Amino acid sequence: MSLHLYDTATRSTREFHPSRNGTASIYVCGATVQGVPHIGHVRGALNYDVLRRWLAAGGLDVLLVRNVTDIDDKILTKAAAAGRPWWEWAQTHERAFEDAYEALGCLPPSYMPRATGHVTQMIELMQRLIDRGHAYAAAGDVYFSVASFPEYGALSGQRPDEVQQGESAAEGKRDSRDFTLWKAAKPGEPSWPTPWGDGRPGWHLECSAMATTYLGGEFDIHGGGIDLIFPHHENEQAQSHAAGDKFANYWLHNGWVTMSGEKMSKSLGNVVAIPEMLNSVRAPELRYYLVTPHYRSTIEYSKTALAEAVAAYGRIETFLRNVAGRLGAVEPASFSPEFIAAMDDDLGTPAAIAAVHTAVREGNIALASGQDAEAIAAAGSVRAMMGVLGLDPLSRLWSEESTTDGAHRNALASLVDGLLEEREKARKDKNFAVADVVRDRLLAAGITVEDTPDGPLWTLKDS
RNA sequence: GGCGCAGUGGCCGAGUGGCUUAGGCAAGGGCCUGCAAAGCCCUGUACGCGGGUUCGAUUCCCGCCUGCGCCUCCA
Repeated sequence: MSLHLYDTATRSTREFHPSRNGTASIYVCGATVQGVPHIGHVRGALNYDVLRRWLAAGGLDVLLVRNVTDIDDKILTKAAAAGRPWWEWAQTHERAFEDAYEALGCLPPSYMPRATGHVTQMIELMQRLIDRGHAYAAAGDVYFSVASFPEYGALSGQRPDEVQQGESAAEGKRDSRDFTLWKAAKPGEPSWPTPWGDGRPGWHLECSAMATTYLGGEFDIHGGGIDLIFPHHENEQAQSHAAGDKFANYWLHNGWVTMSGEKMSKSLGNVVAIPEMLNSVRAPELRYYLVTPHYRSTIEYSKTALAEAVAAYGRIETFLRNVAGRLGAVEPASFSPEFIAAMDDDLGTPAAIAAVHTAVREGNIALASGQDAEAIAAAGSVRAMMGVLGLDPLSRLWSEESTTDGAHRNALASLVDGLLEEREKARKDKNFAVADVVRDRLLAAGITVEDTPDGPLWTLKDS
């Protein structure tokens, strides 16, 4: 079986064929950088990070573009309310998003274009649309003419005539269904010159312009949150198709993180921001929680569910540490057939993680029965599979060596090893009271000791 | 009004027309251990409600109830 993906445009699962051999091109709608990232924002980024890792594991050279919307109404109003320049407001929050993505182990995109840097390309695109009769300028605004494009509604399944009208009527707008490509300048707001007057980009236009600038008129996958299907992605596709571009071949949409049954949003006050979350859970544990359910299903955030994810991740981590501690370094090896089948089936991470747990159990059995080669093989497989999910506990990203200073660690190791030698002597002499005092002391210092057939194994709890 | 998603065992969360009915967490029992820890084994029999199709439905169809999302900015 090869990779199949659920495509929103056709409402079906389709086999993935890249448009260019050996390459996969992905455009993901990134954040409008107007506030602090919460776990919902990060879930989307994580889903596409897993997608790109799986494509790369399949031997494809992945080109991933994730944009930054750094100009829009909310950025302007929030910055004004805070008494800060809009560009500083945008940049500050762009950094907050990048920090959150990085903290959770998202590989950096190939490129992160900003809307404000692509006005030239937007003007070009608008000109093409006007030339083809699909757009018109009116009083400094530029509109897309929905009536000129019968395909409109194909992506989302919406019927244009039945859609409730959100955008207010404006001077010169020919049809209430038409949407804004470009907004005329208002006093005090930033603007850029165009043949139709000064103004600033509309949200939909910028993504079409940036996607095709970096990925070409045809590319493989366009992703984003489920809320973007309409109108954002419908409008993007309309603009680009009307302009003559093939645009995206597959449309992927990730589900929500809800809280108290409702979508997480600032106005509802049910937001869990990433920086605060990472005070109580380690990053890979949070990542496990967000990446393990299927990307299209809703995650109802709860502390108990998060705690279960922490325990499940811990089981895998403990297994790998036990193997590494007793049998030596383990390198990532091959995927199990179940894992491959699961991932190929529309990124079935739930079944994929079940395959990981199966390998963990088999590895634990091998470890307990002294079948070292089998244990190492299982551990290598677990590392490889967890790596695809961005969760390999022994990777540089998540291993404790990366977070604990080397010299300190060496000093600690020599002290602990000394104490454990004493303890082993006491145990041989059946002096268990002394042995237990040593173990209790270490535990009080955050060090857990386990006795194994290969001698004691200790771990420092690093959170 | 239009378009769409969901309701699974104590909890999270997959999935399927029947067969071995995922996986994890929690619980109980057992094994292992000096005691632990970690681990292994066993136990639990679920699919919102009402109809229909079928030899057989949690899975397909119809209706209903409940919750949620999009149609204005939104991951």
